[in-house]
Order: sequence, then structure tokens, then C-alpha cells
Amino acid sequence: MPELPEVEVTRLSFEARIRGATVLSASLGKPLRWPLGIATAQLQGQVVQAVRRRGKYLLIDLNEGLLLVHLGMSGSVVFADTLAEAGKHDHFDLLTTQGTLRLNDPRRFGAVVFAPSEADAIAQKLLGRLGVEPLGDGFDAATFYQALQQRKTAIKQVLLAGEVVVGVGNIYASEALFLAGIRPTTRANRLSRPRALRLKAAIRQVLALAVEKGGSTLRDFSNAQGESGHFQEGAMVYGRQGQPCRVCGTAIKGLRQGQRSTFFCPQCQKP
DNA sequence: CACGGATCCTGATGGC
DNA sequence: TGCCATCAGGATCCGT
Repeated sequence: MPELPEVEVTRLSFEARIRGATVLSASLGKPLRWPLGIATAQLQGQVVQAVRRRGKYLLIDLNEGLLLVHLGMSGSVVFADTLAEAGKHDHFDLLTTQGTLRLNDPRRFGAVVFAPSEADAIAQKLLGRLGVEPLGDGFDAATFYQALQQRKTAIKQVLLAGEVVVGVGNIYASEALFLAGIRPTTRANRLSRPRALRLKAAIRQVLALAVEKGGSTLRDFSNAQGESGHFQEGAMVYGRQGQPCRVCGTAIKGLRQGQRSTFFCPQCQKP
């Protein structure tokens, strides 16, 4: 489910409410992708300093260390004063003086990991190889172009890999490539400088719009206040195979790249 | 080291 | 309360 916009929308929906809260207790359900890396009891008494985001990770800063939360494919978070008893897909609860943070994740591809600091090996294993933040100042066209020049893979897969630029998942990769007029199958190193520049702008535009729209709710995404996203209602290509392009009317095509579905307009997007 | 494929897990959906 | 195959927003690991 969650790509950068959903994670950012989630962060924005509870950061102010949880900041300054003291952890009363923590509990785990079924195993997630990785072990927590600390006994839950050791979180007790810690104070939440801030909630940041890096790529698709939520970083919950504590006075000593931080929690790295990843939503995987099907994860979502709620933060509320009182919550019902944990259900079968609720796998992490953080009870605080200001409310309970709960991770629900049916497929359990997500994770909650404690690291003593962001520089620690545990954190670096997860964050160390991540590419640049697409909505930050570090995302500049020259560096982006140069990075693409070194990859022979299809541009869509380069975006998904997250080593050049983070946060662009399966929905927004298709959407950004549409906006930039680039076929998803085009090899990254075949993109001209102007086209790379156009793609860079398209990525920023798509992700920023998606954050504004509250993310995409395809099936069950909701932010920490239980609100759905609405980006998907205006999607240009994602999930629209066979339907007319909103720009030129040509039927949207679908294909598979690396076991992921891709959508594009054969008229508007050039190889 | 860049690339492609298999893999983790559960649930929804559609064809038979 | 059928069964089976396929697909789903992610990312790592493992051969080549």
C-alpha cells in the first residue's frame, strides 16, 4: 500500500499529537519482517521527541534511540486515545500518555525496529543505501541524470528500486512516467538530459499532489486518524488498463515489469 | 556490481 | 463453509 505520500500523510496525521508523549508500555503481536531488536519493556519511560520520515520509513525519535516503522505492502497506523483490543492483524501497540499508536499489517511485510541511534548499524542497514528524498533540496536534475546514465534497466524499475530516488512505488512510478511522457520500458541510460529533467519535475509534482490528496486508498489505506486518501480518483494511468487516456483518448496499456503491474499511454509516452 | 527472479504473508477476486 | 490460480501499495536476498 504505502508509498512516500501515504507514509508522509500518516506522519502528518499524528506527529503533533504524539510529540512529547511518554511511553507507558509496548506490545507485539505476530512477528513482522524483522525483530524489534529490543525488549518492549525497555521502551517504557521514553519520550517521543518527533516523528520524521526517510523514504518509506517513519522514524519515531525517542529521547534515547528511535523506532523505525515500515508499513510494507499492507500496513497502516492509527493513533487514538483509546483503541479496541488488538485484532488478528494488529502487530504492534505503543501505549503513551497521549494515546496509543497501533500498527495493523495483514501481510506482515512491514517492520518496527529499534535503533540506539540513526548512525547505528541496525539503522544504517535499513536506511544506508536509500536514494535522495524526492521532495527535498537534494533532488537535483544534474545528479539525477548522471545516476540514470549508469543504469541499463527499464526506468520504471530504477525508480522502484529506491537507490537513486526514494519513495516512488508502483502507483506513482506509472503516474510520474505518464506526466513526463516517458515509456516505463525505456532504459534509464537512454534518457536525454531534458527528459531526465522532465521526469524529475514529474516525480515531485505527482508525489506532492498525492500528499495533498491524502495519499491513495486502493483497498484499505487510511491515515492515523482513519481517513482515506483520494489521489486514486484522479490517476491518469494506474489501474486504468483498457480505459481511454485522459489526455488523448488512446486505450491505456498494461504490462508486467519485474512481477509488478505497469500502466502507460502508448500515444502520450514515448520510448 | 548491476540485473532478474524468487521469496516473505494474508486476503480478495474471478474462473471453473 | 468449493477449489484453484492470480494478483495486491515493498524490499531483500541470491545466483549469474
